[in-house]
Amino acid sequence: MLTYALLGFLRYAPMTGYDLKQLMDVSTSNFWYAKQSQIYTTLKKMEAEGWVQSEIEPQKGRPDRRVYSISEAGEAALLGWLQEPVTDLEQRKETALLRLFFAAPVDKDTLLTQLQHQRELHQQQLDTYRTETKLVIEQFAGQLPGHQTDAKLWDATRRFGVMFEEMYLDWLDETISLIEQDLD
Amino acid sequence: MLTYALLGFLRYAPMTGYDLKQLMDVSTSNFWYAKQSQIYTTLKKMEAEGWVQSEIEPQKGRPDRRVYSISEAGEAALLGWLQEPVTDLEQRKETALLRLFFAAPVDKDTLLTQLQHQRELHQQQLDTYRTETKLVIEQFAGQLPGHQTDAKLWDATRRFGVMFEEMYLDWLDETISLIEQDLD
DNA sequence: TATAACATGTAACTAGTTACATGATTGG
DNA sequence: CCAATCATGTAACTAGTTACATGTTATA
Repeated sequence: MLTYALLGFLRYAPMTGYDLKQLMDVSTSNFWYAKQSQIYTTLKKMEAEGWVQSEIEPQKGRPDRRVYSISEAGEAALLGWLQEPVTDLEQRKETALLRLFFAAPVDKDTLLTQLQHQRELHQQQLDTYRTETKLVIEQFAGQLPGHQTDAKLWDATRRFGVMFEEMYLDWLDETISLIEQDLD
Repeated sequence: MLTYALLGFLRYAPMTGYDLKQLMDVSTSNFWYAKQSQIYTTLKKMEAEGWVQSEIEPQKGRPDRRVYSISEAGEAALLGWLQEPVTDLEQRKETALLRLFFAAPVDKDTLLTQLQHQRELHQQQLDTYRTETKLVIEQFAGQLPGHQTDAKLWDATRRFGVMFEEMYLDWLDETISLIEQDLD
């Protein structure tokens, strides 16, 4: 799946594994991320498949840059994936919920402290979406004119982040009250 | 991490890998799930660690049941994990958002059909949380008296499901309008 | 009479993480 | 002078998935 994320970015412009990591970190990391090492190994596999080509740009004092670009086969693969019909919902894992599910033996105060701390983290994340992420998208849209459609879709994913964090805060407030009042 | 989920369930009662799979499927599957094969291999590792013990219950005409029970070390490990402080947010992957992020080259109608279908799936999931999941929790609470606290926490995780799906539907509606109106 | 439920497990594989190794340049 | 940034990669490992193998009993 990382494959498609990388193809998506390479469709904008040729770049290195290092660049791809930087870009993912500031754009998709809230719904798709990868470690640097996985990016390198995945690019290698993609080249073997014929979905990308790489060219080496010599540098002095630094490792040579290996610049990847998308091939026609790669572009076709990406387009095919983007058009696949949706069949079922994503199965997700949410450690915080798993912990809460089994939290009966934990004492009330410890549990409330945990939830309160989660609240802070989610509040921070919400602020990030509203300010930094917003700015990043505006900057990209400015730098890449002719990508107005992209910019709108990028912002839709940001909006998901905002709405998700707002919902999470509401749920935490509800859950904190529940535990304060009803749990002994 | 599956380890802790299994310990959590075994704290209620000794049971087999098969039972654990059934239970997960009707209770935690929306925020934690596993394949049958992973459950078996994980239980084996847990026994080697000394966190559970197993006993074989002979059966005729069927494979013998291997019934696992939690050990004191296992209980301590679970309690320790439940009390760990929260340090950072979960990194999550949401394929639907990744696809939307790169969806600019997809034609408007295909995209709208995809989003509309997602809407149906999320609406179904919301209904499930409101009816079936609610019932399942009430039944468990009835069968295991003395687990009132657990039942309240289980319901809190169900509430998360409800609120998440409501948020998702709102976001889809917003995104569908955006694409209908603004995208060419 | 077919299929779902009961019940176990292993083998092979893919995806993802952690750790290691290297080394110059730039900014505070 | 120290940390961060630039820039590449491999090796070892853990987690998770898919596929295989077996066979009875209850239900529709």
